[in-house]
Amino acid sequence: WNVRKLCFEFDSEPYYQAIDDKVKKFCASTSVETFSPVSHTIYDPADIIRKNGGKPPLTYQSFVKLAGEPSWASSSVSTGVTWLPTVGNIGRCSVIDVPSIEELGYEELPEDETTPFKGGETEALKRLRTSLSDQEWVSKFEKPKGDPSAFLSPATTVLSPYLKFGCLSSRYFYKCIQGIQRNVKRHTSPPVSLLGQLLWRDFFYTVAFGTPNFDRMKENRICKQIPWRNDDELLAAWREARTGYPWIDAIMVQLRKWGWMHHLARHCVACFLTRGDLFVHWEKGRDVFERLLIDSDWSINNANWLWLSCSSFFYQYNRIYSPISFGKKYDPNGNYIRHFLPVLKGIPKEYIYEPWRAPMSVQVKAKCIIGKDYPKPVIEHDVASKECKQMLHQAYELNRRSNGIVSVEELESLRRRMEDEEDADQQQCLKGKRLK
DNA sequence: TGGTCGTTGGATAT
DNA sequence: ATATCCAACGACCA
Repeated sequence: WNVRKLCFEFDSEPYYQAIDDKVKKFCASTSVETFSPVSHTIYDPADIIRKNGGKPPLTYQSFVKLAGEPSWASSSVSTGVTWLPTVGNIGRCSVIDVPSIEELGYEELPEDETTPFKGGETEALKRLRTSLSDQEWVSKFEKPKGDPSAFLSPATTVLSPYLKFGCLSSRYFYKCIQGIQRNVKRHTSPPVSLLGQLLWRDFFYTVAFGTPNFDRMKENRICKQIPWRNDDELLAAWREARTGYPWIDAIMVQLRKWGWMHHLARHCVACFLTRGDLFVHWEKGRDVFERLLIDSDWSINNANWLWLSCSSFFYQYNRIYSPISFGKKYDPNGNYIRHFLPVLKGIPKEYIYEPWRAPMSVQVKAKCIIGKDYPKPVIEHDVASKECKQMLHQAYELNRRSNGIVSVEELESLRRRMEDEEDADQQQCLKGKRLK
């Protein structure tokens, strides 16, 4: 084909950086010109890092300050949609359609409920129009006020999968929001506004790009070293939606069936798996999300797991989401739980968030026996969360003492000490029961 | 070096 | 609905 120039979008993820590097080197050796501009994000991550003296900013506010208005935001760049030129002469090759699931080697699974979100650019633009048609909704948007239990009509735009796959340009999205904000008298501001959400995306892309080993705890300079518990049983219970906490399990079922949950719902299950209750390594939860989310994005997924596990960005480990009361605030009747966990449908609202407290007569009437039809809680939240706080306290102390550089030995020794304490507590508990 | 502040906790008091 | 406490962290900035 006599290729003389190769154009591809800049990708900040380490996996693609390595591939793109090889491609660029090969092209250089064969005198093929390469053009790889930044266009997936609003800003150039390298540019922000340069402005900050070589290190990525670690707080949202400092990022926003460094970032400023995007260079193209005030220009009259069209917000129209453009198309790629049609395919020219490609000789004997042909352009084929998107392969089907069967052609990719998978079977179509007989699911009772699948994701309501369809892929593609046409769908993305339709969704964007629908979300932005309500100017008042856009200008009053405050992310933390959204309802995580809303599923018939989600509290957010659900544009994340389209942004991730490039069905929707973040810059086009930015321009559209900017247009609305100029049209109205008052509007919310970052970090809570709709525009602020796009800046969060760029913030996390920047930190992820500028931090070696961003996707793991070891050798990650911004990640607290914490002796997470190795417990595959607890991990499996969480992953398979059988923790015994309906709010947590319903969210995990939504993840499995829809590949999408509200941001705050993700917070609840991530906190529960890591620093809040189970004390399982955030990398394990990250892997599950990466596999099951339709919007899983390397930079953003890892950043949020670092955040929720109090390993980086956020350190107030005393603030733990209650697997009982948090969901109840939004959905006292438990409609969300009843939808995703139909086995609990007959449980009255008084017990829907804590079915193990329901008297046997109530369980029988609801045709749902706890321990048989739906599991008993894998841990007791009040006890587990207190232990987690204590363990985080000790781990933080170790990180402070070692100036952030914790050796494998030190971490292992703390892990042993914690396990010993746990065993001692259990002995104490058994003794108490015997005395009774 | 010390003060400020951080998108989204929970329980309790008013 | 709003304030206060709980117990307390660290990045940033003056």
